[in-house]
Amino acid sequence: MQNEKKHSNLFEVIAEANRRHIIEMLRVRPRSVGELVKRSSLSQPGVSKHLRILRDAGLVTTSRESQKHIYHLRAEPLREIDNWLEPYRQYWSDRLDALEQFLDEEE
Amino acid sequence: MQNEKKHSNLFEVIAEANRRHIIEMLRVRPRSVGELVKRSSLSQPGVSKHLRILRDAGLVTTSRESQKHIYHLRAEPLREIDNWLEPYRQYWSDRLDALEQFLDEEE
DNA sequence: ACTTTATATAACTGATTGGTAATATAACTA
DNA sequence: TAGTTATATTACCAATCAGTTATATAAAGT
Repeated sequence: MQNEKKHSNLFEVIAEANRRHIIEMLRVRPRSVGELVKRSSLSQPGVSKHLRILRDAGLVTTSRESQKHIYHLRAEPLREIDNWLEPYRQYWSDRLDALEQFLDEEE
Repeated sequence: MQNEKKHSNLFEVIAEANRRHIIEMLRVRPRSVGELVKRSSLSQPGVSKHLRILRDAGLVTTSRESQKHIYHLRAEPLREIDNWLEPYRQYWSDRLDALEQFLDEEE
């Protein structure tokens, strides 16, 4: 397969708008591919392709229901993004007073 | 110029590893282009290209110091990413007890 | 067995990306 | 003003991406 080790980092995976949309749809509830296709502007193979990438990234898991493949969200890997944001949060958290911010900048 | 309205969304901007690296370097302190080049594996034009994208995204601002262009981090736009993550945080915040989680969801 | 339904993969394509070398611009310096 | 230093832009290129159509696979229904 030509698509073996692509999209190495999670940031790239969630950079694509249609993939974020899929993630959002799966946040509501698990859904079949058909459902996702109906609610997106993509063709069925287009959706399947994104699902493959999400699956490789560990962001979704699948189960079967007769012929249907049900995709479930697995949000845990998003923690990596959240962790990366950690040091920047102070810049927009207005709850932080000036002294705290000053001390953080001294690090 | 061929690069006018590219990288429309912030997720794409931070998807690139070298750009994240630049952001991290600027978190420590403002730096000149030369400094950033020294600390990266890219050529000077390579760094300048990424800086242009970061500037267009509002993630950096510039000041001058004679010939040097000093780049400053402006983290505020990252808030968009943080906001997007909001609904998913509950999935990995096992350290939070039920009450805290409830309160966070009420915000 | 044949057909339908549901999904995945393959093959292809045009656009975009990130990189570089070469060049332009701009500000100091002698 | 000629040379040096610092940065930005241009022109180009190979690789990757996201999308499509066509095809394969697989389960269910008739």
